[in-house]
Amino acid sequence: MSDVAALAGVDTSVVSRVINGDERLLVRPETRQRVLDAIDRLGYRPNIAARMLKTSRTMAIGLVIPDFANASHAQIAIGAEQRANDAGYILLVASGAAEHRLAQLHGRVDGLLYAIATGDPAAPVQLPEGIPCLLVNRREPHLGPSVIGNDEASAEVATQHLIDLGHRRIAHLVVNVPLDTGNRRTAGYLRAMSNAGLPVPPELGITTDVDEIGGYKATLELLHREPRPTALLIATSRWAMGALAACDELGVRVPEDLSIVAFSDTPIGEFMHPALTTVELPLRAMGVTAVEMLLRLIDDEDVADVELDELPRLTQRASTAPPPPD
Amino acid sequence: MSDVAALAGVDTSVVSRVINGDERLLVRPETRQRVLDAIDRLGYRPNIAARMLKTSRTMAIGLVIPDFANASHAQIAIGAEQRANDAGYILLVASGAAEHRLAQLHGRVDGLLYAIATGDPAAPVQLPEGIPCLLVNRREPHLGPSVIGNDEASAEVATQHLIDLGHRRIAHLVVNVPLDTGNRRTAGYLRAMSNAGLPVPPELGITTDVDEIGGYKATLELLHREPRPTALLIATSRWAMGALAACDELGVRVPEDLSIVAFSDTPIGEFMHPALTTVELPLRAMGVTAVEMLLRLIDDEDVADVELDELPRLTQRASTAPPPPD
DNA sequence: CTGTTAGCGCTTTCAA
DNA sequence: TTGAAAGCGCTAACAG
Repeated sequence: MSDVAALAGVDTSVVSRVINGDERLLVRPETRQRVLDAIDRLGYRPNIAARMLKTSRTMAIGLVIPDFANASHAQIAIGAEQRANDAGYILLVASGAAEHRLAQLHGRVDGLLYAIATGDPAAPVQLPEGIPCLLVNRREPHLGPSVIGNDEASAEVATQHLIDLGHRRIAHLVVNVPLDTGNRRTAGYLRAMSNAGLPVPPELGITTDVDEIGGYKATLELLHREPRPTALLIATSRWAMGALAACDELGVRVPEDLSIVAFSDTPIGEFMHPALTTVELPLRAMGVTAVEMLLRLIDDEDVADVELDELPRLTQRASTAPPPPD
Repeated sequence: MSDVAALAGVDTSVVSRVINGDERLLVRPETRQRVLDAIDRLGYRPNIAARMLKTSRTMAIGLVIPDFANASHAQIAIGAEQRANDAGYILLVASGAAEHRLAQLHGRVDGLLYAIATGDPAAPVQLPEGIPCLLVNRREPHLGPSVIGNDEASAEVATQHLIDLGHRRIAHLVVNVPLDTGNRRTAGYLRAMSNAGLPVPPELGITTDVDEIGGYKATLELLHREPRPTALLIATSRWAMGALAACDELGVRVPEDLSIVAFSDTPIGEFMHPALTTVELPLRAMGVTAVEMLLRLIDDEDVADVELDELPRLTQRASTAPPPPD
């Protein structure tokens, strides 16, 4: 920087002003140009660390996710990235052991988004202090502000769709770790069931791993229960793939023998066989909103918890139909 | 930090030594403990920016990818994250306009991995200077060192499998932007074809978008060509989903009427209907190796371009069979 | 084994 | 409109 200043025949403070977009244009255009030329000639790039140290601002936002291969988090990240970019921030995504990453990001970012498993009381999350944090796609009162989708309403709409088709034994696949998202969906499912006066025997819920095999195994097991459910409410595209594979293996036809509704975290459901009836999840919007809230937090404003209020959109495709006769 | 020093009754430099794991234990255990206690009491956390400024090291590695929703990049990121973590670095993943992100990461990381589209001469990538950069899953001589998988051999193995089954009209789906990865696969495909003395009429290659719809459209078009190919070589899981949907729509049976081999970027192929014959891509290993190479680059060592030499592994499932009689 | 010192590269009052 | 000067919080010689 002093090289630039020397070459332009000015002081470093002037260079700084030029770079930081003169507040109130207090640099003569001619000087300004000279500095710009010098920067260009020297290929000068400001030292971010020094700037961070001086301003105590990083102009970066962190996002901690459990797994890069998770489609939901990818969608959230896409939304967050766009909004952050618009605000002049760079979104830095880190994955791995939540607490460790959160700590490592401290000092490198102005605010932290985290979309991680939080429900496990055996592994409580300790947030770094002195930096705004926002929980995404989860709500845990003790963890501060959060943004979530309308999971409960979505699950209710999906369940209602199956009920409207005449289903009575509707099973619900839930992930096998305590997760707020799953709880809210379960609530919506239960509400629809009880509104319709339908019983929910315990064998209609099942927990399993988050990948295709999880969906496969859970479906296999559900299909062996008596009485067999006639419809499945499924949380992810990967589960749905596993569920369809299980049906295929057992010769269970979808939708003739079994209807399936899935929450849509990727566009893939449309291309499954049969094409999946889905409820869209406002994942990108969640990323956008999360960044907006975090930006406000960074500016020391208060934020209230947000639940996205887009109405759940059900797209009926080929995987749902009236149940088979008993 | 000076608070900690004061509370522990030592100088800040001692605090620094304690924090940075005394080289050669030159702090008395007792003093050390006092400092540790003070740190704990005060909840002190070192200022990363100051440390970066002083040491000109960030202990972070950047990874720039075009899209968080791309499964291949996710796998690469997973491998890279693990290796970076083992080395005491944090992996920071950014997505978006490559050049912009690369520039924004400059100064925040000690080295840069980038796995982006590079083949478009209309938008040449300008790398930031003064920081080690490594191209991942692409090879462009003018862009410096790179790590790639054995795409050519993989494509050859996949094609050979189809040839061995008796196929002669094997079509190849290629992405519609110039991409080195695709070129290398095409080379393997062509080699297998020509080794077998098979012609490759131009109508057996087709380019399209990277998502499911791309695979769907391309397959639809290929299936309308005369003579119709009897086998497809497909680059991604998403394309394969689209291809299967297209076959389904046209009443083309897989594998009786059409065989499909796909490169596997996710485990999903196993759960498709029919289960997909796939060739595994060493994506995680690529991430691991990329970090190892970058670490060497950061230490000012030389690195040579790497092509992963794991032998391509073909997993035969239900989507390939001998071609239908002519 | 511990303290002193200088300075990393920048921004930002304040004075000229 | 520009320059001078201080200092952000830390690390790393070097001296004690």
